[in-house]
Formats: sequence, structure tokens, C-alpha cells
Amino acid sequence: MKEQSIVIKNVKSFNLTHIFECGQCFRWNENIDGSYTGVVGNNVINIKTIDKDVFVKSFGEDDLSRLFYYYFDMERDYESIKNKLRKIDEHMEKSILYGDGIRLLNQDLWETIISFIISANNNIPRIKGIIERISKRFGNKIEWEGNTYYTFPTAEQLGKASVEDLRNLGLGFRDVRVYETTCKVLNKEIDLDKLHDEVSTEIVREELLKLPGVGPKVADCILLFSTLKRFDVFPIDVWVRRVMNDLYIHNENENKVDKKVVLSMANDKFGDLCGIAQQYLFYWKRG
DNA sequence: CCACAGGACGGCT
DNA sequence: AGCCGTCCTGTG
Repeated sequence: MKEQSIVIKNVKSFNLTHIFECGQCFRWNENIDGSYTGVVGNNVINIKTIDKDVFVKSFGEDDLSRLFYYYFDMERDYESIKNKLRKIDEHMEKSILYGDGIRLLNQDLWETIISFIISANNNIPRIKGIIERISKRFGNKIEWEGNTYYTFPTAEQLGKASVEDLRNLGLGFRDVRVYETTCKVLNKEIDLDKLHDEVSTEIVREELLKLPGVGPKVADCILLFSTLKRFDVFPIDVWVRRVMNDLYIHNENENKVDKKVVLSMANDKFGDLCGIAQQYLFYWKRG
């Protein structure tokens, strides 16, 4: 474990609030000084921006520079993505202006799977609380600058949890789903490393859908927000259906809008960038 | 106290 | 194949 710090000057498309509050992650918290602290793998990261300069500190195992560039998706040119999307229509222009600086994080696949199983029928404060309690109970403790943090448990660590343990941590009916998915990962019924080698998004999606608790929406979130990084998916929750109906479909009852209609509309409008378009629209609509 | 919010899943047609 | 009630907990 070592302490590191880096400064990256003049970074474009990088807004911490928009990155951390757009619903893709659950382990980052804002501090009084406006910086954010989160746990990434076996590292605690503290990050802040002053104008366009990014200041990052870490305490952990990994090389900070490498970790930062990968986790925050720095190799991707968000400026050109935004330029393409902006040209589509005034709705995209407006939502990009609102959520400018969103980046889609490369989050650990295992952690993302469990986190989004927990997200089903759930709200963000409660999801964050559950994940924090799971980490505290089954992850590793890290002490840094007078604060205590916990890593997200590995599959082996979470394998120690009984269904009852999970229920007591507040997972509700999701307890069995997390338990069984953990079993399937430990049994290698699904090989998470192999998923990264698969080219076809549809095949990876079908693999994820075999996991208990992973339905269409959760699978798409995993594909978009984890290291799988597929931008050609379009997670449809109540907010996305709402915003797509309001802007493009105009059905008098948004609840009656078929998901297939939403999906084909998204593909027509945004093509292979529909995943990132979804994030701008979702974040804008939620305010 | 009740109503509601939020996806997966299984049982039903 | 599509529809709908149920699963659990926090909030208004």
C-alpha cells in the first residue's frame, strides 16, 4: 500500500459531479471541500478539479496514473462523441449542455454485476447503503488519513455470505439473487474474464441474462458501466422511457409505450452511440 | 396508516 | 408471446 498523487492539466469533458451523480456508480461520496472520495479495487481515491485541472490522490496497491486513465475512460475522445450527438437534434444539444463532462467509468465487472442486481426496484441512497454494508462486512479494511474504507468484496469473499446474512444487510428480495449469482461466478458457470474477449455485444448480453437478478435493464447497465464498455446498448428504465416518450414518441400514456418501440427509436436516432446518448438524456431528465 | 417508487421473475392467459 | 401480481424497504 502506497500513497500517490498526480495532476493532469487542462482536461476536457471532465465534470466530477456529472460523472459521479449520473447513476452509473455507487461508491463515491462528496467531501466538504468539494472533492470526491471513492474505493476503486484495492485503492482509495480522492479527486478534485480546479478549473480544467484534475488533482488525484490515492492510497492503495495500483499505479495511480494507469488506474486513473483506465477507470475514467481517458483514452476515449468525448469531445468528438459530443459533437456527433449534438448534431442529431436540439434535444441532444440541450442534454449534452446540461450533462457536459459526463464520462462512462470502467468499473470492475464483478462489482458492477452485483451492484446493479441490487439496484433492481431500488433507489440510489438505499443502493449505496447496501453496498457500503456489504463491503464493510465482507471486504477488506483500508485506513487512510484518519478514515476507514472497505473494498468491495471479491466473489470468494462474498461467497462467505449466507442468504440470511444478505437479508440482514437490507437486500430484501434481492438476497437470493446475489447469493445465486455469486455461486454461479464461483462455480465458473460464467467466466467473467472471458466475457471481455467476446466481440458480439448480443452474445455477452445473453451470458449476463443467465445470472439470477440480471434482466434486460440490469444487463445493459453492466454492459455500459463496467469494463465491458459497450456503447451500443440502451438501458431502459422508467426515466428513460419517460424522456424518450416526451421527446420522440408522444404516446399519451408513457406506461403503455413498448420497450421495443423505445429501443428502435434509440437505434434510429443514436446508432452505436445510443449508450452515451441514454446517459445524457437520463441525467438531464432526472435533473 | 396507506400510497408509491423501482426491475426481475414466475404464473397466467 | 405478452400481461400482471409479487418480491422489500424507505419516503411522503
